[in-house]
Amino acid sequence: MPYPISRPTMRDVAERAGVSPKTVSNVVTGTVPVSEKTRTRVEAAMVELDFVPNLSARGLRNGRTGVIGFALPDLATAFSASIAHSVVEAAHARGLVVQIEETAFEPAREYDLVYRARTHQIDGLILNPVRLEDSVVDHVQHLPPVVLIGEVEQHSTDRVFIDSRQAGRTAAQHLMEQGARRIAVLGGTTTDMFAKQATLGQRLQGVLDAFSAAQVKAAPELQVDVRWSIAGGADAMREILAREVEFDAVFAFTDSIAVGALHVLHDYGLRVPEDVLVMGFDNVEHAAYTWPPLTTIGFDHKDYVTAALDLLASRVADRNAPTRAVEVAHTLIPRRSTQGPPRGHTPPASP
Amino acid sequence: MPYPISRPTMRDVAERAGVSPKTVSNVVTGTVPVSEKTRTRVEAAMVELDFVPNLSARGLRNGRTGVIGFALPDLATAFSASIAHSVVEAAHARGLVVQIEETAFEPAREYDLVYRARTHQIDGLILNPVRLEDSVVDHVQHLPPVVLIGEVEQHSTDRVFIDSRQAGRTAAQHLMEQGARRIAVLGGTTTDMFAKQATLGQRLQGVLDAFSAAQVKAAPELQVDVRWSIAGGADAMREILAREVEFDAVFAFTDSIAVGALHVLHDYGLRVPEDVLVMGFDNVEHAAYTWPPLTTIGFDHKDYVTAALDLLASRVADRNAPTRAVEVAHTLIPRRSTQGPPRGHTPPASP
DNA sequence: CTGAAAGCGCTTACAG
DNA sequence: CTGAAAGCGCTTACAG
Repeated sequence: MPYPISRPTMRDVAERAGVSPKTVSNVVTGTVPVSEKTRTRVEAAMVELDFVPNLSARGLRNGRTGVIGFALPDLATAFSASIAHSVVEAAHARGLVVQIEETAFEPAREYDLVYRARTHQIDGLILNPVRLEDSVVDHVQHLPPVVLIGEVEQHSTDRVFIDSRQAGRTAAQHLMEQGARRIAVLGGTTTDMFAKQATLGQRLQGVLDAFSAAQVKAAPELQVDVRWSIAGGADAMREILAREVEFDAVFAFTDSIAVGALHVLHDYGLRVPEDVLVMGFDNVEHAAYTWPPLTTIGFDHKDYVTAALDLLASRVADRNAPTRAVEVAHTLIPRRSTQGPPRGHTPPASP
Repeated sequence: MPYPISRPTMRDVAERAGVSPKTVSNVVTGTVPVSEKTRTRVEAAMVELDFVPNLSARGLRNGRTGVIGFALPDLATAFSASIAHSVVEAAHARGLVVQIEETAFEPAREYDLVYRARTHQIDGLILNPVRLEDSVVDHVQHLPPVVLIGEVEQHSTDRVFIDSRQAGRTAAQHLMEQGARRIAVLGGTTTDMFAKQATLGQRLQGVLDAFSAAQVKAAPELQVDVRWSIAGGADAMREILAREVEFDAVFAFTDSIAVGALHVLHDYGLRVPEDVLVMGFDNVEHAAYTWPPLTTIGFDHKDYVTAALDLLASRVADRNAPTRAVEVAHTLIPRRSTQGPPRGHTPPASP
C-alpha cells in the first residue's frame, strides 16, 4: 500500500463517526470524559482510517512537543553513551522522546542547540556544557528550560552534579593508601584548570587537596592534558612515559582515558598493579572487564539522569521557581588495578 | 531576564519593520529574493525582538520538520554509540537533527517508534531492527520513509548492510589460517539462526561456510547464545568454559562481546593468543586498545551512516522510487589477538 | 519585489 | 457530554 500524500485528520474521523472534531479530540487526549457509545464509534473510525494525530499541529496549539533535547560533547565515549542511554530510557518512561545533539566541544554548536530549543521544537534541554567560562547559558537572552549536567559553577540554572573535588580527593587518597606517592594525573594541568573545563578543574583540585593533606608535593611534570577518549588516554600515557619521570600510579579522569593508559602501560612492559596502580572515573560497564579490572569512582547513572529529568520537568512547569542544584552521591569502587603497593616505574638513566 | 511567556512572531517583526508577514517569511526562508533595503530593516527588527521562528508552525505548514529518527536496540554498547555518533554528526552536516529511541530488543517499542514517525514529528526513520521475522516494517499500513540498517532480508524497504555472511566466512577462515580448528562462536546457535536475528544468523552461516570449505566439522557445543554486551560476552565465555570442551579460538560477533570474553579468558589463566585466539566484529575504538589488541572485522561507520542518510533523503523526496539496498565494504583487521598458532585449551579431565 | 487571504491540524474557551 | 468558532504561527498560491 503506497504511503498516502495526505493523512486523515480529526475532521475526517469526526465525519466518519458522525461527531464533531472536538469530540474526536476529547477521545484522543482523554482530558474530557466521553460517553462509552461515542468513544467506541470514534475509536472505530480512527482504526478504519488509520488515523494518527499530527504532533506538529498539537505542538503549535499547546506550545509543548513532548520532546526534550540532550546535548553533550561526544556521544561515542563510553560514559556519554551510558548517560545518553539512561536519558533515553528515563524519558521514554515519562512519555518523552529525546533529540540528541553533539557539541563537539565547540561553544558555537552549543549555542545553536539552545537556539533550536527556542524554536519550540523541544520543550527543554539537558545540557552537558563544554566549558565553564563561555557557556552559552550566560550568553543567551531568552533561555528555554535548561538543566545542566556536570560540575559547572553556575547558579542561574538548575543543575545536577557529583562532588568532583571530593571524588578527586578520595581517588588520590586511595592511591596513596595503597602506597603510591608519585601519581600521574591524566586529566589536565594546573595552569588551565579553572580556565578550561570545570569538571577537570575540580577533580584536579581534589587531587591537590589530598596531596596537601598527606604532605606530598604536587608534581607538575606528572600532570598532562588529555583528549577525552581511549586514544587520548593512550597519547597522554605515552607523553608521561616520554618525559622519563618516576611514577607509581595513574589517575585517569575517565574510565576511557584509563583504558588507553592501561594499554600503553602493558605495551611498555609495566605491570598493573605490581608496578603501577591505575584508576579511572565513571564506572562504565567496561571498567569491570579490563585486565586487571579497573578501580574507579562510581555513581548511579540512572539516579543522575532521573534527577536531571525531574529538574527539567519542574522548570518546564514553573519558569519562576528558584534554581536548584542536586548532588548525586559517588563512591570509590576498588578493584585489582589499584591493589598496592606498587613497585613504581623508574625511567632508564639518560644516555 | 525572565523567559517570556509568548515569543515574538513574524507578525510582530513585520509590524516593527513596516512590512507584511510574507516579506519576513521571505527573508527568513530565503526562497524569494528580497530587496537589500527591506532585508536590512527586517533583520534589524528580528534582532531587536529576538525573533526565533516557530518550527512547529513551519512543520505544520510544510509537512517537514527537519528531524529524523534513529532507532536502535541499545545506545550504550560501543558499536551502537559509534553509529549513533556518526548519525548525529552526518545529520548535523545536512542541517538535520536526530531523535533517538531505543527499542530494547522489543518489537513493541519498535512499533511505537514507527507510529510516532507517522505523527509527523519526524520526516523519516533510520531503523536498526530488532528481529527479522516480525519487524514492524511488515506490519504497519502506512509506513513513513524508513531506511533499515543491518542484514535484514527485506526487499520492500531501503536498506544499508554489510555482507555479514561473507564477513563471518572471512573471520573463520582467518582463524583457521592461523591454526585454529576448534572455534567457539559467541553469537548464536544454529537452531535459532534464522528465527531470531538476521545479523547473527548470517554471520553464523558464514562461519559454517568456512568450516565446510575447510572440511572442518561444525561443533554445536562450541556455539552459544549471547547478550549483545560486554557482560553478555563474559557470561557466554564462562558458559563455554563450563561445558569443558576443547577450543583454540573464539569468534565473538561484536567487539564488546569479545572484550567480555577476553576478560574471562585472562581470569581463567588462558593466554591470548598463545593458548587461544580471539577476534571480534565492528572495529570500535576500543578494539585497538584491549590487551592484546583485538583482531576484528572493520567497516567505515561514517560511510555506513552516510549511505543510510542518502537513502532516507531520496525516499523522503520520492516515495515511489524503487527500493535500493546499499552494501558497505568490510575488511579483516588483523591484530595480535589472533597471532597463531594457538596451543588450544583442553579442559581438565572429569573427576 | 511586496501584500491580503486562506489554511496546515489541532485544542481552548464559550455555549448549549 | 457535545458542537461551532477562533486561533496557535507559519507559508503557499494568487494578485499587484
